Amino acid sequence: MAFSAKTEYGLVSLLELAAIHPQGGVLQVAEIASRQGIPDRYLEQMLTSLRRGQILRSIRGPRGGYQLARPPAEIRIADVVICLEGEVASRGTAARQSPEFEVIGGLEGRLEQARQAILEGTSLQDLLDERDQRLQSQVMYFI
Amino acid sequence: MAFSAKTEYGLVSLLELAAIHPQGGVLQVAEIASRQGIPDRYLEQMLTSLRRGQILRSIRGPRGGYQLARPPAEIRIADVVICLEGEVASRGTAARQSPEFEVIGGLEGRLEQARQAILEGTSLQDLLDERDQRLQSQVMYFI
DNA sequence: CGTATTTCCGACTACATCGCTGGGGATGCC
DNA sequence: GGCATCCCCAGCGATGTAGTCGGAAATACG
Repeated sequence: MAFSAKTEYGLVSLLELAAIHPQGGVLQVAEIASRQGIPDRYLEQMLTSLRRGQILRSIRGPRGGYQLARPPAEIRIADVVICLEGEVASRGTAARQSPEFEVIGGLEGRLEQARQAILEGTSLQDLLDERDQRLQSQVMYFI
Repeated sequence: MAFSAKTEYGLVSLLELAAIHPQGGVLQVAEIASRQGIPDRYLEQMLTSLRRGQILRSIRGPRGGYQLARPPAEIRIADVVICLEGEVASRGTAARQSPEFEVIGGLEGRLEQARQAILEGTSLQDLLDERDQRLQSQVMYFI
């Protein structure tokens, strides 16, 4: 798959939080985990990463949980992915020094750029809209 | 990096072979490996994959080696990558059944599609041209 | 104040994959 | 026959991924 489990789990959690954001909504790890069928002790780590990356805020203690640090429209998926995909450290691994390797490196650059363009052009709000639309047509189908 | 070492090694080998294709050129594993600084016993496996994928032909015995199975313009990079990236089997790993996971799956689909579009729109000839251009400007720089 | 609830932090394990090495066989030119 | 070359597959160490766990810190609530 294109995303690691870490990234997928983080993104669905953000979607859950975005859905209730207008109410300043807060959700707990265990809540999200059980709703989505994710191991909660694992999800914990993703949410911690997102907090460190300023994408979430956390509230400790009873009735605590997580909430978005800013409105969904201002959260770019690119930032979320960077935050979750561990460190991008040494992404540009010293390619071999031959014209052939350089050409391949160029192609890789173009691929990466295309991916980045999509991720930067998509906000959490966009995904939320997509979800709502999907939910809507599910209801239609039901009738 | 966007490509695994396998894929990179395979692609540079194809570039080497493409460069001498007009002469119906044949190169041996050891030859390519030493030119590009790749472990030869490893490269062997990639070239074997490419042969199985009908992208290369092999000639056994002394003075043997590998050659392109068809002209570089007719070799799509997408096919090469599929051939080298192991089996694409179970690429659509059973995503969780929740609207949120489905939305993420949709995004992943768009990413994959963008990547595929580039890879399908690029032929070995395209990369060869790029290499030659790079070589050309290197000479200019030299003067 | 004490306790329960929740996040926080870091270590640990099991498993798969990746990059690479090696042994020995098949093929075919000389 | 002998040597060069491809062919097949087995194994190995390092790394990363997905997940588990123990316990410490914060804090609401009675």
